[in-house]
Amino acid sequence: MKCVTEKSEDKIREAAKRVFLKKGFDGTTSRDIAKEADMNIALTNYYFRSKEKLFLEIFKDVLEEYFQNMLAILNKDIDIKTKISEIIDNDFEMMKKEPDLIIFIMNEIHKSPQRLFPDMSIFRQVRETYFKKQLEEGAANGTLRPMQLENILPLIKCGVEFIFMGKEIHKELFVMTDPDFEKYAEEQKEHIKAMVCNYLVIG
Amino acid sequence: MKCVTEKSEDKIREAAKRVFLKKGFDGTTSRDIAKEADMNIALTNYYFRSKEKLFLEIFKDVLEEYFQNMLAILNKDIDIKTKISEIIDNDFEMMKKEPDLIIFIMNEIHKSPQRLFPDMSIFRQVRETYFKKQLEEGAANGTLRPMQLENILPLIKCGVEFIFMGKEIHKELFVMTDPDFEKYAEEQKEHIKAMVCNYLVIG
DNA sequence: GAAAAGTTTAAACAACCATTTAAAATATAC
DNA sequence: GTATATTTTAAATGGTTGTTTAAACTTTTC
Repeated sequence: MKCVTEKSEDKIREAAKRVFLKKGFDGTTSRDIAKEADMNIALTNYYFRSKEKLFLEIFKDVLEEYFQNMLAILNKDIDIKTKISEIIDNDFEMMKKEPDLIIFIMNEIHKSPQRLFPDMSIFRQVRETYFKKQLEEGAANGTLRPMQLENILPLIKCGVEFIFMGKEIHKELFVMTDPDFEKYAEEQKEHIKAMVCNYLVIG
Repeated sequence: MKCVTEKSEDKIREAAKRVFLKKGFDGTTSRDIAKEADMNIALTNYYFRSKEKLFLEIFKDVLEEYFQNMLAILNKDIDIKTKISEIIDNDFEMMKKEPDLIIFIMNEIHKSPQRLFPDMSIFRQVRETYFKKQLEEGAANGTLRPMQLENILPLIKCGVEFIFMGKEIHKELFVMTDPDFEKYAEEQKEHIKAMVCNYLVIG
C-alpha cells in the first residue's frame, strides 16, 4: 500500500517539477502534468489537492535546491578566494544540470512574491554563515575591501546566472551554436572569478 | 478616420504592453488586455489578428527599447571608463522606469526563442559598434585587458539587471524594504562600475 | 444626404481549463 | 474469502479561453 502510494505520488511530483520548470505555472496545465507522468488526470488532485498546492510544494523544493549547496560552501573553513571560486563552480554546474531553474525561480517570484515566501528559514541561514564572519574579519584587518554580504554575494552569482538565464539571447546576439556557448560560458566563469576576487581581495 | 483609428489601435497596443510585461504571454488573456484598454474584447482581434500577433509586435518593440540606448552609448566617442559608467547608469534608469522589462524579455525568450527572433537587425548593430574598436585598440596598445565584446558586455550588464530581476528575492533574502532596496541598488551600481573598470582597464 | 467604408458592440462559438464525481479496480485486514 | 480501505478510471462539472459573428453605430465619400 504505502509503497504503491508513494510511487504514484512521486511520479506526479517529478513530472510536475519537469513541466513547471519548463513552462512555468501559467504555461502548465494539469493535463500536461498528468500526461508527463503518464497517469490519469484526476490523480494530480487526488494526491495534491490542487494545481496550486502541487506547485507550491515543488517551488519550495526548487528554492532549497537553489540555495542548499551554496550554503554549505559559504560555511566551509577555506580561504575566501577558494570559497568564491567554489561558489561560482557550483553555480555553473547547477545551471548546466538544470538550465530552467534560475529563470523559473526569478520569474515566478517576480510575478507573485507574496505567495511564494512561506517559512523560508533557508533565507536566515544564508544571512548567517561563516563567510559573513570572514568578510568582517578581512575588512577589519585590511585584507579585504569592506563590503556587506548583500553587496558581494550578488556580484559573485550574477555573472554565471545571467548568461545562463539569457542563454538563447546571448547565442543569437553573439552568433553562437550550443558548443560555442559551452566554451564561452567556461571563459566567462573564469573572468568572473578573477574579476570578483581582484575587486574584493586587496593586494 | 485615421486619427480615431490610430487612437483605438494605440490604446490597445499600450494596454497590451502593460499587461504582457506584468503577466507574461501565458498569464495574459485577451480579456485582460481589453479591460486594461477599456475597450470591447473583439477589438483586439479586429486591429491585431490574434493575441499571438499582438504579442509579437509588442515584443519586438520591447526588445528594441532594451537595446536602443545602449547601442547609442556604445557608439559614442568617449573614453572607455566613461562609456561603461554611462551604460550602467542607462541600464539602471531603464530598470527603474520599467521594472518588468528585463525579466519579461529573458523569460519569454527562454520559453520560446525560435518564435521571437525575426529579422533582428539590432543584434548585428550591437555586434558592430565603436566600442568594439576601442576594445581592440586598447588590447593592442596594452591599456586594456584583451577581451572580446561578448565577454565584457555581459559583465557590464549583469550586475544591475540581475538585482532588478531578482528584486523581490533580494528584498526577502536580505530583509529590505522598498526604500532599502533603492539605496542598496545605488550602492551596487557603483560597485559594479568600479569592479568592471578595475578588471578591464590596466593600471 | 444617401451610399459605402470603417468601427464598435453584445452575443455566441468550440475548445480547453481545473476540479469533482461516482463507479470500477486493486490492495489490505481480519 | 469476505469485508474494508485505498487507488485508479472515465465522464462530467461549470467556468474561462481565443476567436468569430452579425448587427448597430459612426465616419467618410461623392
